[in-house]
Amino acid sequence: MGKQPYVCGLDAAVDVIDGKWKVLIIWALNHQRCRFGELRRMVPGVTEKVLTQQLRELEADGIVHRESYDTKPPKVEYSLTELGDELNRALGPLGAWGKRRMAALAEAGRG
Amino acid sequence: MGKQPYVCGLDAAVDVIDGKWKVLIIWALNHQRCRFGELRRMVPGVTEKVLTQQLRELEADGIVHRESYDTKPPKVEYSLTELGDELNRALGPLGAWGKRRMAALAEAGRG
DNA sequence: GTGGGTACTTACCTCGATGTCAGTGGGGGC
DNA sequence: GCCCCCACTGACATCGAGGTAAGTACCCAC
Repeated sequence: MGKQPYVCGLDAAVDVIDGKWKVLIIWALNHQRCRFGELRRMVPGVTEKVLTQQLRELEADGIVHRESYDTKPPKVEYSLTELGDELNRALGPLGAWGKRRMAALAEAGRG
Repeated sequence: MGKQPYVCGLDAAVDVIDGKWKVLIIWALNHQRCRFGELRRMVPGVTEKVLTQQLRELEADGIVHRESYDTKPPKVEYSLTELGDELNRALGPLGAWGKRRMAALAEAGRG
């Protein structure tokens, strides 16, 4: 866990979200449980190292659940925890706001 | 404005929020319009340089409004725009989630 | 036996956001 | 005269998140 103590709830929430790819990871896991490789393909641009790193942090914060099957070709599945699901729902309005902003920017771009 | 193109709305929203002090600035401006010095005192830890910087970025993104009065001791007032207010409302659920997390962490801390 | 896929780890490097500190040009208080 | 307050600006330093590239160990397909 990050800095602490937090000034307010927003501060505490942003701390969990903080990381270049975390919201995209959470977003990807919203729809389905994913294997490591799938996740990497769903979050274009992440490197394996950083993906692992951020997944570990999200796991430590109780947002994602990691389940590894001890099979011959290794298999690991990631999914959102209950807490992660709540976080995802809390991010909904923010995503909607951002969507409107994207639309506005596109509009302005076309002129 | 940041990177672009955005993968999703959440991505676009986080881009605006991105900056060590921005959510705290928005949070502070939620309740009242503020002068520069007031803002600095309300966001403990920011330096003048960075506060100025982040205010400029928020202004460029249409989140805050800057109004300077050409008086003998300079006076500048910052406030949220309509868009900024919408963003602030969109951040509400996230703040609430973070508040619950803070409570949970405090609980765990006490044992 | 060469190459690809699984899920990582490790050492090293880069670069930009942030911090530090000093300067600006007045005004007012003591 | 000296210092603080206002709202900044600019040069310089730091530091850590993230990127790069290679290695691991094992299996399967061709």
